[in-house]
Amino acid sequence: MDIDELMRRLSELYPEDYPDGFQDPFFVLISTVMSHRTRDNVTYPSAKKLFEKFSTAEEMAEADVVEIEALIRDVGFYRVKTGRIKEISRILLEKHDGRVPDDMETLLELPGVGRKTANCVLAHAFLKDALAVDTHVHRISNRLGLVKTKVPEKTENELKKIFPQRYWKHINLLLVKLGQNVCRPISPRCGVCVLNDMCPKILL
DNA sequence: AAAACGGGGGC
DNA sequence: GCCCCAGTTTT
Repeated sequence: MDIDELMRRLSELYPEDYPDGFQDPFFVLISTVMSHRTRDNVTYPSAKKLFEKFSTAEEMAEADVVEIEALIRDVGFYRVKTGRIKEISRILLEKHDGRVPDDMETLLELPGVGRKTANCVLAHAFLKDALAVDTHVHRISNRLGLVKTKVPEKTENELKKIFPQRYWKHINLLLVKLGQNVCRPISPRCGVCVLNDMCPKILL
């Protein structure tokens, strides 16, 4: 498998860098928590709407729960997520001077933040060499024959052996886009996939 | 290891 | 109308 060629094709297909707002670690953190089990095209507009009203941990901690719930009602689990957003904001203010932590261990202490979310924050907000494995990354890696495990943490380590370190932070966003539009969970559109000729199409 | 949380979008 | 989906926490 020619990894450089694979990344070249995906970068050419999805050339845009991080979405607007991703220069703010707090936006990356909250929008990623909102994204759990929810499609990107629903999550992102909802997160932007939320941040038009409340854009800092302090404003979010002060905000009325009902008002936040109303703003993010489009995403799934919105009541649970509102509680997490409030609690995360409170903890950031109380323990971290209102800032988003930039290390895995501290991020994992926040409610609603697991390894995938923490890696997204490290990669997208702090531009660290983190590799976030979600269902898209996992599924596509399996179809490409790059990994053969169901354990996300194993997938992360396997991919880190295969991909040069400079690519790690870009893998999640690129494969999520491919996973939504082309390499879908059910009935993937292999005919229009830029990776078609290098894909063994395992476990379609 | 499996259930629970939940509303939008594709078909 | 039915079924699936950018995970994490709890049982």
